[in-house]
Amino acid sequence: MRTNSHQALRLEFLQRIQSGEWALGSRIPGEIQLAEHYGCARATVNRALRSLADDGLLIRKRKGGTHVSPVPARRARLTIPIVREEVEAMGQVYRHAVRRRSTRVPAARVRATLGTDAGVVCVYLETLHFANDRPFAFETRWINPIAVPAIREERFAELSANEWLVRSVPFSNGRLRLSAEKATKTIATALEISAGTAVFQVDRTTWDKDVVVTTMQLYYPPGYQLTSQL
Amino acid sequence: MRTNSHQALRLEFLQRIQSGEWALGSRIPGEIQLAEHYGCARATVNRALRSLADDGLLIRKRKGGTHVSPVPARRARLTIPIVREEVEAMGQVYRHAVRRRSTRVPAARVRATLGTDAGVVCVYLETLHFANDRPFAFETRWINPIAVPAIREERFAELSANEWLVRSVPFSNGRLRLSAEKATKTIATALEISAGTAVFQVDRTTWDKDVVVTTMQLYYPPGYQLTSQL
DNA sequence: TAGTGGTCTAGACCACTCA
DNA sequence: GAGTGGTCTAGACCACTAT
Repeated sequence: MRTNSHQALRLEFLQRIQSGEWALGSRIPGEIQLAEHYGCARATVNRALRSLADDGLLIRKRKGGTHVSPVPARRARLTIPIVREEVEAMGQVYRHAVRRRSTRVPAARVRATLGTDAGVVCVYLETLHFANDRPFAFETRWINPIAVPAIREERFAELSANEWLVRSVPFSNGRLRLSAEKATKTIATALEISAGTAVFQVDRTTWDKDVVVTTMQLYYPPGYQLTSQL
Repeated sequence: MRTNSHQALRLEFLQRIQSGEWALGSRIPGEIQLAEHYGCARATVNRALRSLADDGLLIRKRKGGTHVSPVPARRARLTIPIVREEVEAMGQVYRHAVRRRSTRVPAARVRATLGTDAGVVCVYLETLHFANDRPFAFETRWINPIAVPAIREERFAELSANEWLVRSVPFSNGRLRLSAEKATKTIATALEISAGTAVFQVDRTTWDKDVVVTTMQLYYPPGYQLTSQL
């Protein structure tokens, strides 16, 4: 047999796993053997196997060899939603409005997230995103002025705060948290639903090195779902 | 300058993006130039750039060159939870109980998902997962007997249905959907919360080629959140 | 200590796509 | 048509770790 592309090899190996020919937890042949068997370079086999390991299907260890993951704890790729694109992808018209903008010292709970002191005045924003003029998602956001000095001049007319930050502020890492929450009065009013309804929350906090740049929450009304292929 | 590992190069390029030296949307030097600049092989540069493109930070086109993504629609890796591991990772004791098992023709809505006819009897399971003897997640599941003939003999004593399927049934692809739902009476009772509470739903459907193997819903009580690093 | 994966190199050809 | 990324090869050395 001759199969020389890393994609074809990946598929080949995937089928061996899925068919059970390579049983869960079992050790599979080494790269050199596979390369000989398929008549291709070791690097090609390596790339195919690495790809499967990235997806959690294989576990690779030096000297230990490559094993099929005993529990295929697969990893999914989740594309982090950018509201505007979500709306436009549905073929609807995107629009957003800043409903509230204030500069004040946040509550202790938020300060803990931002890592700011009790004396530091931060920027708070509430933005409502529309699809075809109907509320689509509600965004709340705190911005740390220490990390983003330019924030004071911005008025967020053109871009949503989300996009403005993403475009303007460097950040080194972030955390994404997904959960189900009860709609508070503020959220419910904005989304035109009743308080207490189940809303889908996307919580995103980003750091620039060790400083929190911003923490944002997106609330989606019932019916919204985040989808991913496996 | 000499930087010859793909990881070091990735970091180097990442910093150029994050610092704004490579502006959003702008075109960056070609692989050959970069390889010369850093004194390494083109393949190494290629690997670093491909890695960043995988994360949605770069957009690469033949002849068009490599551009920094204008909107860093980053992609997150989400590890699909396996309840037992989630519980054990928290240092708690895992246990589960099948609360209901029946074989019947599902409602039209479920039939649409499973792709079975009105005459086909399927297996339905309700499983409650515990952490330290407290309800942790509630699982409902339909299994297509056409795809999984062995299901008739199984009793799911040792493993949860989830794990049993994952270990026993080959599947080629799947779909994951995350959403916030109101707890139905059944869910509320199982999780010992009040009906109507916001629960986090993980809906997973898997196919073996074109046949739906199983469709499963996991419901988590308030407080649960799925986390991912960016 | 030896086996296995991790990685780098230098060179080559190909495929896509922009001008 | 030509430039750029996509990929493959053959060979080499290294790093981790199981035995």
